[in-house]
Amino acid sequence: MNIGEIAQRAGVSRSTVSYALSGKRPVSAATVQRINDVIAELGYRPNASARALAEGRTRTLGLVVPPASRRLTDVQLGFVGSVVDAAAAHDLDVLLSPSGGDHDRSFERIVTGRRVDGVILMEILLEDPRVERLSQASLPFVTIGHVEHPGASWWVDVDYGALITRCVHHLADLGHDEVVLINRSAELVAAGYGPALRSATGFLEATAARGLTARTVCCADDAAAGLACFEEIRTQWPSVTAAVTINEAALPGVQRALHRAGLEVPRDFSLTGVIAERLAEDFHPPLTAADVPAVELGRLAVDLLLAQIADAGAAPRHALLEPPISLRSSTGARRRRD
Amino acid sequence: MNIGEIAQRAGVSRSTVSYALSGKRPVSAATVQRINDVIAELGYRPNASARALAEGRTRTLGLVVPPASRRLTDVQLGFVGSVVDAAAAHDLDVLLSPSGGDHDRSFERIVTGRRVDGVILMEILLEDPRVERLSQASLPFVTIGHVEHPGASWWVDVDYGALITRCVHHLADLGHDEVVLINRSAELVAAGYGPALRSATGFLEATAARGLTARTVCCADDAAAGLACFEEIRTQWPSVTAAVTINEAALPGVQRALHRAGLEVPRDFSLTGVIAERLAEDFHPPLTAADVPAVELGRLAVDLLLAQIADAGAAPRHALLEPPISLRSSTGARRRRD
DNA sequence: ATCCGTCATCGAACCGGTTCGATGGTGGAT
DNA sequence: ATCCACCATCGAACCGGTTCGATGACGGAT
Repeated sequence: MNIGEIAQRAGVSRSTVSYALSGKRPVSAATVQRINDVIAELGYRPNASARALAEGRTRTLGLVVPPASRRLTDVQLGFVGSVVDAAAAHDLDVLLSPSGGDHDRSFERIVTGRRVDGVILMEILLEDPRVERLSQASLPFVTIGHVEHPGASWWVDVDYGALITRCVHHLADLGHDEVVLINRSAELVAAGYGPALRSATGFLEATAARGLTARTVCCADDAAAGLACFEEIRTQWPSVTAAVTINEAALPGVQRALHRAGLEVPRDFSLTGVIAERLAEDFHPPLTAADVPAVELGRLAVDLLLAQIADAGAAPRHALLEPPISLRSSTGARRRRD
Repeated sequence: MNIGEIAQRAGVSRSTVSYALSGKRPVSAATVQRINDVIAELGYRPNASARALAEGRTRTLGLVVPPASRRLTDVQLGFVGSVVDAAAAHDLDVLLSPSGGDHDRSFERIVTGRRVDGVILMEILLEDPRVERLSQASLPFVTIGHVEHPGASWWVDVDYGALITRCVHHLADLGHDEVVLINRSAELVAAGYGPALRSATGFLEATAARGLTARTVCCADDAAAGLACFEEIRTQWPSVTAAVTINEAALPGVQRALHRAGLEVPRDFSLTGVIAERLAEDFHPPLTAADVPAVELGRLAVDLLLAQIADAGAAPRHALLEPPISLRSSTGARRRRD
């Protein structure tokens, strides 16, 4: 069931079938009709590998994701979903590549095998060897997140520093004067994970600017760690009255710790941060937070990647999103202690 | 940088390079050495499309996932991750295809374009046109979940009916005599989603067998619905003392409703079901539940798919897993009402 | 009647690998 | 010295598309 068979049954040459399908040269209406009839009858679809070989492009995008062992956060899941949807809207397929851990063969296959027309990279570190690798392979790519010195690379990101700053100002306006940042895990910070580091920097600068006492902790990405972490905070710094967090996975544990300590949100304690919208709304009470626009970011990444593929020589572009804080009900004025 | 250039620089023919790389015919050690040197120097990697065209296989598996608009549950996320990891372990890539909604072009591309060597299908309905479509395309495939009459198809699944039955017996043993099943959404049930229907059937049979009063409700997949749903249960059937659920997304809402009603788990109310392990452990208190072995299921699906690809004529195989209930602390003896 | 332009179609080359049958060189057995 | 087997390598065909230059038929202008 290849193009030759279609050509034979329609009584034309292979090239005519090709032109009839692509429309790149005129073909008489009668011939097109005949070819389409044969194709419909035989259920023919061109072989994607052969087409990719001949055209020099695969109509496929690569998406490099963290390995499954480190499980995806809600925000990351949002990226994946929106990238896949945005690609599908352009009739492109998405090839998944887990990178990190012991899966570097997969990344290498993607990069050097000409399997994809471009790559979207997520979970970027400040110094990320994969960015370097893709640059030298001269394969178009866009990162969700950005390295410290992006140079000529294309990226989209959320401005974690600005968002955390905004959260801090919000708390300062409410009268809080000792606040804590519950960051992602110490391993991620040590590895140079951008959002964690930029959040920390933004937090320290903003608290200093407003004259607040700043506390920061790292917390592993699970509920048990969140609980332990919050109890540690209560022990070490009992006068902290508000927390800012970017750690979604720890939230259920934090919530349990608040409950166990008899603290009611927002009456006794305020909680905010940068969180996937769904989680913010599932929280009790719903979290006042900067919602990460994961869907928009994924779509943007695909758009930029396609622009880059279409014009390899174009000047690098990027987008730094800074969504507003959604006021819900997890923050309130600081209660004076008696 | 194609195989011809390597051959030229190494002073051998293209076929010799190919044999040196694949090892399918002996090549002298000296020649292999020379070829490898050139390859290392130029950083050559064979073109995946050309290889796929020549070999007739793509070294890629297709994974058909629900569209992003319907967001993935934790269990589904576990499937995706484990399929990708298992495939990577075999040096295979995974092509993602969102199906359902308006993305059927993507599914058709996967099926007819010879882009993949086989397909893994998740979120199967009892009557699923995609299974039919794949069968007639004679493309190897394995489903996670199974249609009502699997015929000659290969599948892996969790025995929801048996697991729910086990949960009911567990509650009956603890003395509960009026229990409710909190199912997935009414839309999914209406669409013929297997786990929802098999759970309902198992629940009704098991409660009948033990002489319990059975109540069932459908609940949309989010926390707000869970809350509303549980309050409805309390209103309609105030004497219900235990719930069984397969609806992960509704759990936070159920938890909030329990709290709001002043019910303590497990003292005043018992809760169990079939839930992703991580969620069961994040719950407060940790849920006694049958943990869906998502990772094992994903790995098994890949193994079966590879077996099918290797031997197209083999008899269909399947696996129906029935993991044990993990006793945690969300179920307890029914308290007699006074 | 001749020439030219246009339109539809064809044949061949090419993309970059794999694989099969053929070939030349080497060494051991007779 | 001759024959044979074997080992290493080569050349050509093939996978299934796309694309370019060439060709033939046809109609209008001269």
